[in-house]
Amino acid sequence: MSLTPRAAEIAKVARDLLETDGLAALSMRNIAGKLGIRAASLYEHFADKRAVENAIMAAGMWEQGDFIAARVAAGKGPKVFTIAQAFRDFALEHPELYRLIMSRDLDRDAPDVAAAELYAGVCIREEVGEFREVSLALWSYAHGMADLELNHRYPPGFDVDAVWQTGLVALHDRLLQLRAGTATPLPSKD
Amino acid sequence: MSLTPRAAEIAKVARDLLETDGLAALSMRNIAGKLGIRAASLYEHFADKRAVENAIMAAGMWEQGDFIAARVAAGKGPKVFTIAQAFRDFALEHPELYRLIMSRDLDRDAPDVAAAELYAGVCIREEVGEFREVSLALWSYAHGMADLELNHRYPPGFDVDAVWQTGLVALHDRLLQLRAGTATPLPSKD
DNA sequence: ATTATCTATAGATCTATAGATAATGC
DNA sequence: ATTATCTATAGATCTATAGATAATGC
Repeated sequence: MSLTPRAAEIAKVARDLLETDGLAALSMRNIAGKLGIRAASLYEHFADKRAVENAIMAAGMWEQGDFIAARVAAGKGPKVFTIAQAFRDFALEHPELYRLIMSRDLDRDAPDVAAAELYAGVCIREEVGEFREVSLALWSYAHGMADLELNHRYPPGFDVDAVWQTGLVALHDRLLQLRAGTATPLPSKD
Repeated sequence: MSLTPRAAEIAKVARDLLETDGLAALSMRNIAGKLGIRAASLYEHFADKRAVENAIMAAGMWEQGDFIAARVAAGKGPKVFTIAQAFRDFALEHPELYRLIMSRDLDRDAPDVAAAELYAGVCIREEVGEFREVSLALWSYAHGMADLELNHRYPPGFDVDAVWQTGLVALHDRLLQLRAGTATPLPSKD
């Protein structure tokens, strides 16, 4: 954070621009245009374009975390499913924002980005922290599904939800097995 | 394909440029520069930049399919693991190419792109065609892992392979259950 | 006649800096 | 004195087209 109010306002407008017109439209000129000022004026508030992107990313990750946490607080059913479903819904509701925060390297030298990553990670993975590999596998799976869906990579007319459920159940079963201590080892033959 | 030899040569140089210098460097000017000609000359061979990208994508998907098929032909152990491992290895060996072919919308109006997508899909998913949701869930999982890994999103120093194995085993177990007809239903409580 | 290239150029777009100016807040 | 803006501009970069020219293949 540590953004001035004006900088936060600029970041919000920039984020709207991203969501409306896509990443390619996210230029200093377009951001300034939406604010009714000149692009040069933005440099009073941000060192460079990457700083604006970092502000959007950090805010986006906090929002993602909050979104998931709210669903968990309200949710019924297995927490793992609630988190995964919320993660996917967030991606589908904010496709451009999701891509910005998930499909690039993070600038971890920016403290607000590093903090937001940490927060979102806790919201997404708190439940299965006991078996961290399962937690990260679930995260990976949810991201893969969301990303392929956003890029329209599933066969047209295909029941994507059936795939989604299949993977979730598989990973959830594994979690239950690990908790119960009855996990099967890696088989060596099919 | 239906590319002239010269067009294929250009596409190859463009693909090298992509892999070496990244997507941002993939401009008509840079492609021409590597060939020792002017950017304008490229338009004799390709209608526009998207056509060059399509050529790279189509060739990349064929190569991905061949890579996986070769591993399957040589492989021991469960075919599902062999395919998944080959998929991930291809991504890690060709990060920029992988992103180009996986992290964008496909131009399915281009016949060579549509054909390459079909071929790669068969190579990646032939084994579990009987349970297509499992097949697509595995693909989604492998893509999610590869994408997050390429974007350095896992905790530093973390054992990514342990995560990888966990998800694979979970999905493989599910496949075995479905084959045996002993699959557990979706649980309603954790 | 066709092919592959060239030069020249249109018509854009970008990020970022320098220095001026007006308004605000002590 | 500081803040937020402005104008003007540097210094790039891009895709794509028009029309000329040289070389190749019948």
